Amino acid sequence: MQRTHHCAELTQSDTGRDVILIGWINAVRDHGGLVFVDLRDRAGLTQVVLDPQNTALAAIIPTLRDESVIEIAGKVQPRPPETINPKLATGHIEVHASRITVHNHCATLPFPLEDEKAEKVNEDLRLTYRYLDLRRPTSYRLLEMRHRATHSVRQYLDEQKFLEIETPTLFKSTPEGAREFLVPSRLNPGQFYALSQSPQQYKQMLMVAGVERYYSIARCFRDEDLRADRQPEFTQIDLEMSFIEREDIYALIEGMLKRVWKTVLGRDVPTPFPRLAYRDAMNRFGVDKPDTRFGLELVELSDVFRASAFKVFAGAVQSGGVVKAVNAKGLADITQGELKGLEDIAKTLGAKGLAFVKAEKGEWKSPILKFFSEAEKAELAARLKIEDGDIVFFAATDWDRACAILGRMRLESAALLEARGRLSIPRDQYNFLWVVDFPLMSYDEAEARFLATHHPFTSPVPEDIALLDSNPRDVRGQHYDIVLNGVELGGGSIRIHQPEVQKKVFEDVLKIPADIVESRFGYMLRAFQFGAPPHGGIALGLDRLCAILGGRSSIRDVIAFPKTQRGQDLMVMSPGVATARQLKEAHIRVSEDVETKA
RNA sequence: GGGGUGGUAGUUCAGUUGGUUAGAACGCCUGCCUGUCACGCAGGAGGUCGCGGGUUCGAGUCCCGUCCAUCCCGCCA
Repeated sequence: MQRTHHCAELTQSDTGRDVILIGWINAVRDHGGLVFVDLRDRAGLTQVVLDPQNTALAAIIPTLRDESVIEIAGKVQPRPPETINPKLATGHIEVHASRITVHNHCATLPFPLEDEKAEKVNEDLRLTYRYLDLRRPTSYRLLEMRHRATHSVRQYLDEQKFLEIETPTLFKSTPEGAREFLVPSRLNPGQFYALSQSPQQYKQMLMVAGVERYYSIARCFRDEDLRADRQPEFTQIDLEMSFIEREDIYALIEGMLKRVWKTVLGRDVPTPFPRLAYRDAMNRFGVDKPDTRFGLELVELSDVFRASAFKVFAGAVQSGGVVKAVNAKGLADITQGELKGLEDIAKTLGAKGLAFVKAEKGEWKSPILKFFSEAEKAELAARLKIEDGDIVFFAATDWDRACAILGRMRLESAALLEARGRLSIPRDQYNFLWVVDFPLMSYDEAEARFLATHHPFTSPVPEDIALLDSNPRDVRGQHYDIVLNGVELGGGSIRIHQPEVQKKVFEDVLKIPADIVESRFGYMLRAFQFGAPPHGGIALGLDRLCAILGGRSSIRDVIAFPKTQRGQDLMVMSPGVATARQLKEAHIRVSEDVETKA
């Protein structure tokens, strides 16, 4: 069984050639005295012509069904001019078959494989038959695109003298991190590995080991609740370098993304990428991963309302909060239902309500308008550039919450404006952005202590180290996030490499008890005493990267075998119940209130 | 853990104020058809209305519970 060509390869220059093609039946068109079969393989389609008069074919033709696997032998012929199909790459030729072999009949399909129809089918059904969903050429293109992206990353990092090194997947629990998957140790009864949520600590040890430049296309595991852009296992482009500063990472990653975009999409990405301080990102866009393809920026109004007669606004400012607003330009015709929807979202983010002012037919309308002085109105009009047809949303609360609420209102408003055709967010525009100067720590009210904003290995900005004791809140970390069109592609930092600084962060700032520090991170503090080089790195979410490259809103579309929101693989039906023997060997007892289904 | 949306034929959906035998398109099966390429034409089969309970003379439709999927909040160092 040897094919001579792929289905997409044949052209008029192959006229007269005897060929053998193998593939799936994309469609059968039976005209009685003449039968057409569109044969498909991973490369493309070719039309095959079958003559029912041919005794070698007559018995097989009635058995041909969509998606059966067949092999045909035949001769390439140019199509009669009036039957050329310009929509098909191979539309100038067809293969007149002299022999057909059916290698495998296809059962009736559980769902249609044509793109327009398949994309609307319930995803759980498609995941149950994932091999069929992946058989669609569009799915194949996405897998291929991911391969191209990964391959170009490997080439680029190899050119930059990085070593690809594998680190353990079976790691141990780390405090302060994401919830982990535990793996029982049969050889160590009662003890557990944790699946690695990131190669972070191992890669830092590689720097201590003198590798200088490490990377890995690393599978990572986090047992948190899932989203369209989160899977329990996902892939990161993870790298670490010694003897560098932040600028070195920026340049390296800009070069890498430039390469990927050129290789995969044929697009030139301008570098360097813009940089935005965390505080500015929050103030202007309300998020630390702003989509800068459109405006609708947030506006600061605290000074305007500090002494306002409107107690809600004045009170927020006087108690240390802020008043901010966003002008959803041209959205004054928002419906009651849409407005209610926005208010509900605002409430989930901690707003008590959603104050607004809209400008229609030359006058302002708002339930709170009566509280504003003329001076305040004039200042509003000027700062928010309010014109007829606009609606302005307000938030008056603490800074983080106000940013979060209005950041979300900005995105929701943009979606509503896009639906009305008044705003166009170009899908093929790629606004890369570095977000920098994150606070090293943030105070956790629930736990009444500071937690690392990113992770406890992030080095403080040198001039802020003195503030570690006096004012941890104001210490900036040498952390950077790479953001693309409102998606956090990845993040990294310059790490702490001095043992005394790392110990101080663990014990004095994060208040992790000394014995816990010793048991969890003792090896690390020890390693840093043996000539640890200054180092830093970054990790990029490969799944998110590929989703954006492929124009997909869910990373499930670029993962061959993704899991559902409950973490199940519907095709193989995992996870499953363990046998009594397996549990015994693993020294595990399942509590009796858990109902297990075999 | 919480909120939103959805679940009716193999698939995508419609199903009015609760009312006769639950429909359409595509797919599937049978037959016809020599230039189609989403071929066409004729006929046919196919339903636990997610599941359980309740209200009612009567439930796909109303109520309660539950399961599943998905989007979001919490969470994601």
